[in-house]
Amino acid sequence: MDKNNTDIYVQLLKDRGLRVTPQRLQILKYLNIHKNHPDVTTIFTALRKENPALSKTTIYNTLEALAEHGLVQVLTITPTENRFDAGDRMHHHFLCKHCNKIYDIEIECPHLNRMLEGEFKVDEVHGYFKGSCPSCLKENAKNDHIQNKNIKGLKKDTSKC
Amino acid sequence: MDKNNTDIYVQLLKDRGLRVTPQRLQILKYLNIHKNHPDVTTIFTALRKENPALSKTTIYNTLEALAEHGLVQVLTITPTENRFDAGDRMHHHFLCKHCNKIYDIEIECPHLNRMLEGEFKVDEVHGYFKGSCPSCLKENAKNDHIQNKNIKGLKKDTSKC
DNA sequence: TACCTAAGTTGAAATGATTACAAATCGGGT
DNA sequence: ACCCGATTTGTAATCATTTCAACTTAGGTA
Ligand SMILES: [Mn+2]
Ligand SMILES: [Mn+2]
Ligand SMILES: [Zn+2]
Ligand SMILES: [Zn+2]
Repeated sequence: MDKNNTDIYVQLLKDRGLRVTPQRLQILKYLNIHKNHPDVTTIFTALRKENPALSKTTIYNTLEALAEHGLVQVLTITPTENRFDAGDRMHHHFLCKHCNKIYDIEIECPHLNRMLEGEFKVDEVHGYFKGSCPSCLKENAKNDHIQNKNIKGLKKDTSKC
Repeated sequence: MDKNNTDIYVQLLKDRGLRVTPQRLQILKYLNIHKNHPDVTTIFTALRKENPALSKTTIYNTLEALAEHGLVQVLTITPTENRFDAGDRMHHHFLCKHCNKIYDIEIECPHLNRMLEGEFKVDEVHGYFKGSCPSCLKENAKNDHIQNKNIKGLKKDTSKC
C-alpha cells in the first residue's frame, strides 16, 4: 500500500512473470504516485532526471508490456497522444479541452460487467467525458468580465440535470 | 432522409452559418453513407477519386469545422488516428483490436444526460469497448484448430454475465 | 450581373507521436 | 561465474496532424 516502497512493484512484476528491471520499477512507481494521467513525454522528462540514460523507446516498450499485463491502462481520450493510468480499476475520465487535464470521475456504470450479448469479447471499458473543467470555467468567467472574449467552444450548458 | 440527396447537406450547412462548398458536401455525404467510422486517410483516398484536386488538409479543416458544429463526431478510440462518425447522436462503440473495425453498440447509458454534479460542463460523452469482434473470434477459433497459435491477447473471458 | 472580400482550399514543409531496428546490456536461471 | 534470451538504448523511419502562405471561391452588395 506504500506507493514509495519498491518491493510491491517487484512483486507485481514477478507475479506476472515479467523481468524486474530498474526502468520498469521506475515507471511503475511513477504512475502509481502521479495520478494525473501523464503522456509518454511527461513520464520521460520526469524520470530522465534520476536516470539520464533512460531512453524514450524504453518508456514505450515498458508501458506496452505493463498494459498487456494489466498493470497500467492506456487512455485514448485525447486526439493526439496516449495518456496513462496505473492499475486496472475501471473508472470514468473527464478531459478538459482547454487545459488538457484529465480528471477521474467516480460514477456508477452498468457496463462494467464487460459483456455485450455474448457476441464480443470485451477486454476494456472506457467512459470518457469531454468539455470544460471547473477551473477553466472559472477562469473564463473572470476574463469575460474584463473582456468579452470567450474560450473557444465554451457556451452555457442548457441541459437540465 | 435520402442520404444521396445533396440538398439536405446544403441545408445542414446553411442552418449553421457554414459556407456551402463542394468539399464540405462531399465529406458530409461520404460520412453519412459510409457508417464504418473511417479515418482521414480513408476518406481522402475515397473522395480523391471523384475530385483529384482534393487536399488532405481540406479533410482536416472540414472535419474540424463540421465537428465544431455538431455535424460529425470525432472518435478517439484508437491509439493512433482519429476516426469519424456522422451526426451527433450519442451511441457506444466497440473497437476490435485485431481487425481495427469499429462497431456501433446500441445500449442504454445513464450518463447521456451529460451532467456531472454541475461542476463540469460536458460537451461530449463517449463509451468505448475494446476487445475482439465476433468475426475475429471465429477466425481465431478456426486457426486454433489447425495450429495452436493464438491471436495476441485473445484469452477466454471469465467474467460472469 | 459584376465586383469585393472574408472564408475556404491547396500543397509543401514542419512538427510530434510512435515504431522499426540492430547493437549493447542485463536479469535470472544453471 | 556463465550463459542466453529478454530488455534497453539510440538512431532512423514512419505516420498523423499542424502550420503557413499563396491561390481560389462563396455569397453578399451595388
Ligand atoms: Mn484515472
Ligand atoms: Mn458510430
Ligand atoms: Zn481545464
Ligand atoms: Zn475483428
